[in-house]
Amino acid sequence: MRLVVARCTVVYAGRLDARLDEAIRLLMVKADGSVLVHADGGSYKPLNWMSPPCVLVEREGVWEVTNKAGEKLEITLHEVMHDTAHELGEDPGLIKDGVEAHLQVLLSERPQVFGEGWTLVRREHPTAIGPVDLLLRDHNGAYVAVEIKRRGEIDGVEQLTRYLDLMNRDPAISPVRGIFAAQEIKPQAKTLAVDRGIECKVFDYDALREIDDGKLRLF
Amino acid sequence: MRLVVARCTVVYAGRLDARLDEAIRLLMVKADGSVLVHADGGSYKPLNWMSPPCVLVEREGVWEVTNKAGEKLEITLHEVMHDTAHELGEDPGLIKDGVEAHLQVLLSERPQVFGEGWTLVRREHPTAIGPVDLLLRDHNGAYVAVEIKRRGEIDGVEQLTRYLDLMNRDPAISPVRGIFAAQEIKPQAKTLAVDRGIECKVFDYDALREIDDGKLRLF
DNA sequence: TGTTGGATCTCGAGC
DNA sequence: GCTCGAGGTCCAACA
Repeated sequence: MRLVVARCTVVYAGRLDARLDEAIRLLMVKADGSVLVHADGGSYKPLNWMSPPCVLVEREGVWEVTNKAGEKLEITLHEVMHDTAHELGEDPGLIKDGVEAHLQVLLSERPQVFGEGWTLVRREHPTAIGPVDLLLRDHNGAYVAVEIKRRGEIDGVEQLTRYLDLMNRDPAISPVRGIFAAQEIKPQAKTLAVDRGIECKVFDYDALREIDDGKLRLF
Repeated sequence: MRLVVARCTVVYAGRLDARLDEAIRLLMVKADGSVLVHADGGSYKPLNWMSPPCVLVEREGVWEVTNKAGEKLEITLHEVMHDTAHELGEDPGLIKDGVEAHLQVLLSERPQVFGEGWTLVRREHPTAIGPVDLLLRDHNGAYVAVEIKRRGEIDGVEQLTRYLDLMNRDPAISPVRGIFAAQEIKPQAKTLAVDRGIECKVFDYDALREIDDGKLRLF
């Protein structure tokens, strides 16, 4: 990886046309040939860039980065403040913990955490507009649809509402009520859910995992 | 901006849980406090990051980056290969040219490019499900709704279809027919549009711009 | 191989 | 402040 800090101007012509007027920026050239132009702010997105595979040709203070699709990034260097290269090697990459999926499995295996005598009908219960995370029956045999999120926000409540509207038109399972389950539920989402007669349940993921591991059997 | 190249491990706990096993990476600390962890490949997206506003606390080879929402990025430095800081200053920012908005303005100023004697009713004509890009009347006074995209794909046709369904329920303007206008229209989108009785029109942006500049008056 | 939907989306406009 | 739509969206699962 090559790191260059320089006063530069940039022109991009490709899927759109754009330019960057003269300023000091970080130019990052990765081992795969990709080039990133970063300012000292904003988010993780560069001001401008060229994705691999691409070719960088450098001559007389001008970098010309092109790819097969004919896109072109032209960087004119007016003053170079810093220029270093570094061997980084391969990266093992990001490892994600799939919380929502795992939470769904944990809860489907322990429907009794929702209430005494509750049972699982099925996970990913299909409807015309998509699968409901969990379909349960309570101790009276009444159907309950559960929407599971890691962080409960308004759109999750909306989603569950749509499922409930649809499922309550099906005489085979109607009436179906709803539970919005998450590790954390935003106040706005809770307010909306309660207003719509949807129960909110907050679960501690680590505690559920311990139940799953057989360390706790308190329910 | 501070640039650190180091052998490091990273743990992120926030909107999801993720980790990066030990490897050499670039750590970029921007003036606004944001931190980016880049590998020597991949796309312009960092492997891991924390967006501003956030706070970086450094002690004994461990960086702890936190924000108000309680998200945490923890970077453990095992070996530092490079560590420099640079004054970049404010950035004038990216200037885009040739966006959908400009195309909309150009077409709204030249409704006659759709047909002889056509007039503009209004740009961003409001409907219950959102604004239609252009509402025109043809030489007979019949209403025409225009959806403008840079690249015409299926979802654009779907969007226009929804607008047309809604607008045709309004006796004040019904019947309304549709035109799907873009710089380029995908075959699938064209097929769907034609099937629904929607006319497709492909515009050359540069030619329209020249009309706008007064260099061409051929319509 | 195209297509679809999610994203620690980001970004900007409109309200 | 937020909500909604677009993005050089990117990205991966899936048909």
